[in-house]
Amino acid sequence: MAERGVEPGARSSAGGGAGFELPLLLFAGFRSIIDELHRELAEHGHPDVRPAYGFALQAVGRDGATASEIGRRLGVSKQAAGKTVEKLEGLGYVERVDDPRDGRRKLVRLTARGIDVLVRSAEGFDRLRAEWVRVLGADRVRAMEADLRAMAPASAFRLDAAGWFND
Amino acid sequence: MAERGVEPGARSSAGGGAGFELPLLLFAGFRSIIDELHRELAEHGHPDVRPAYGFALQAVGRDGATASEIGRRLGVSKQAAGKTVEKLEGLGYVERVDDPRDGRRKLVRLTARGIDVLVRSAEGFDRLRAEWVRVLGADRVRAMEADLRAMAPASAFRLDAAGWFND
DNA sequence: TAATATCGACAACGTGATTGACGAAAAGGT
DNA sequence: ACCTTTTCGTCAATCACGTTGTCGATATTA
Repeated sequence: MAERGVEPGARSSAGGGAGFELPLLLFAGFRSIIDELHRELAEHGHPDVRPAYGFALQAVGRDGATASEIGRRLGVSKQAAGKTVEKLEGLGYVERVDDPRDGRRKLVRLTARGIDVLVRSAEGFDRLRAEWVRVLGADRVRAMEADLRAMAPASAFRLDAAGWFND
Repeated sequence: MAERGVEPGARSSAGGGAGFELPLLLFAGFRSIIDELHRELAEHGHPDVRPAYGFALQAVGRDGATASEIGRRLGVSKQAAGKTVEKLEGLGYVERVDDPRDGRRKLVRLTARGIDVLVRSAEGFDRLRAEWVRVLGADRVRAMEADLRAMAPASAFRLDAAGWFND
């Protein structure tokens, strides 16, 4: 068999679609949600948040974390995490404070602005999912989530999306 | 993007899951397919093909294309496309020939090896989709594809995935 | 013929990741 | 206590991959 460009047509029989469409559709769905969320964020005082930053802020978490820990959670080197934290700090989303109990550590903490963007993101994601429910119905959305959970191994269900494409 | 950890609970009312899970699940599904495909390709003589290269090879197509055209299809500059073509040429997946009818153009064409990787990719995608059908049932997979087609705007259904994340 | 547009290449640069090395500080074993 | 190992954050060099701008050569069009 083949696909798009190599053997156009010839497939998509009863099964539904050619195999190559499934990943494209999954990515398009992911991308449409992320794009729309960031469009909303940009309209509400957060024009500089990029997808990768959102993941990083997520990795900081409520209790704060060190750059090394953030790197581990994101699956990148501590150096790369440190640079990202610098940018986030420059944008006012996190602050770094010395850890009084460990002279080596500098704890990265979310600022009020950082919390705000995370709260707005959570609300935005919920709103976007509600839109999917409105169009498709709650059953179909639930079914999709359940099916994806069944097919996606835990190793793929992670926060280290950025930079993965060019591994 | 993101929230998770800032307002745990409080959500996920009747709908099913928290909103932030949907994009993560979509990405995880996409990623699991791409990862598995490239694992298979690596086992069958194509260890150097990376996701971005697959997209580029797809953009070359059966009839070949110029670097500029590939760039347009991929949504990147012609210079970037030219560099990618160089790598693909180094790996033996494409060849460049002068266009006798247009002294400016150099037509990029798939080599036998390039065709092979596309054919194997097509077969791999079909096999992977068949696996989803085996586990979930054909109806659910078809429903998922139809639902994603309904929710993903055409603008998101494109070949320019690489580098999008850090826009 | 002359003006405009396109192709492919080159150079310079930006960004975001990597590895390797380093000093400072903590933790652990003897 | 002391020495060793680990961890943290940072600096430096490098790589991968994209960008813009420029350029000569070639087509296309007015």
